[in-house]
Amino acid sequence: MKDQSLPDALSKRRLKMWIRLLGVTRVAESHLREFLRVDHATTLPRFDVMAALYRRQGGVTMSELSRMLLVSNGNATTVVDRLEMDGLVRRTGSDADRRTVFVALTDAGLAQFEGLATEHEREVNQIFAALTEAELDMLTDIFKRIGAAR
Amino acid sequence: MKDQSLPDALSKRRLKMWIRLLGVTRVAESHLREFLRVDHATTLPRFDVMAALYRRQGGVTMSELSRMLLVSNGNATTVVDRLEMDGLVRRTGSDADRRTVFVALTDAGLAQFEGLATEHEREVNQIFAALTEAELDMLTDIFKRIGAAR
DNA sequence: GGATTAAATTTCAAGCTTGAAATTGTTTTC
DNA sequence: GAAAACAATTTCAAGCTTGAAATTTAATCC
Repeated sequence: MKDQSLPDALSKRRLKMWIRLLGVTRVAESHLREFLRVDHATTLPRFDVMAALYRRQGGVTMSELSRMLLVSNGNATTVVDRLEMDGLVRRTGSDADRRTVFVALTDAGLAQFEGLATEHEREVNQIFAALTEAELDMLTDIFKRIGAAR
Repeated sequence: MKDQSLPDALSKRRLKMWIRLLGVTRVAESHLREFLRVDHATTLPRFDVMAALYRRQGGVTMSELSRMLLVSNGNATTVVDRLEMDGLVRRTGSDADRRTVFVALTDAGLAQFEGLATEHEREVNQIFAALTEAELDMLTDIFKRIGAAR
């Protein structure tokens, strides 16, 4: 009797893993969204943009920004538009290439983000408090590896 | 000399893990979105709704649906609206409670979903092909555990 | 150096998503 | 059994997101 169930079962197990992964991500995102909205009157996309600009304080181009955040160009444009209107972010044209636009945090943006970042980190820690240190590093390694395998 | 770096480092490691997790999820989602759009002229939210209705073919209420998908009620309403207009999904009022609405796949919806599901599973398998079986089950267990810890 | 190709960004339409308010219906409480 | 509390769904405004088309600028290729 041949065991035809194994290859199929593996495929189903991948699917199950993906559904769980998606679930964990959505619950965590929803928690963070709520935290940002209630405690800081802001949103996750805005936070993501500001975090990217904080990590690269010399400024990034719009293309770099959308690549960092894994969102479309059009999306980056509109979120930056709103942040710019609120004075948290500044656009500067490039001298070398007049198509290019650099984006950076303003002083106000930097100040706001620094307040946010600490608390955001605390929230993330709460969400994933149930993970052991060993699990944590194992997960990071696995995600790093399969993220790179594009 | 006290080692103050450890607790802090743990917090940063949780943050790193979360950022990686988010990255993997976004890449996978983007891959699936592209697959659904190009090969099947549909979207991820539509697929998610149909998948939920496929799993519960007796029909689910709108509230159950939004709980299953971890989306807001309003969101479920509009996605179901569009699927209903396309004849893939049917709404039926409850006799027992006239506030309640049951949603279910139509025959056309069922047929379309069955075609989709196999290929969707194949895509998911491709995306996560780099995971060993051991990793797969470990991840599923961890996600199950921390997902439950709400 | 003029035409084509490519690149960076924005604009646009359509759909997604949220949270709050409104609507409709049920249950509880006095 | 009326009033109040609660529940299921939809509606709504605002913001998010995508992918495609348009715009502007730069690089390449005769």
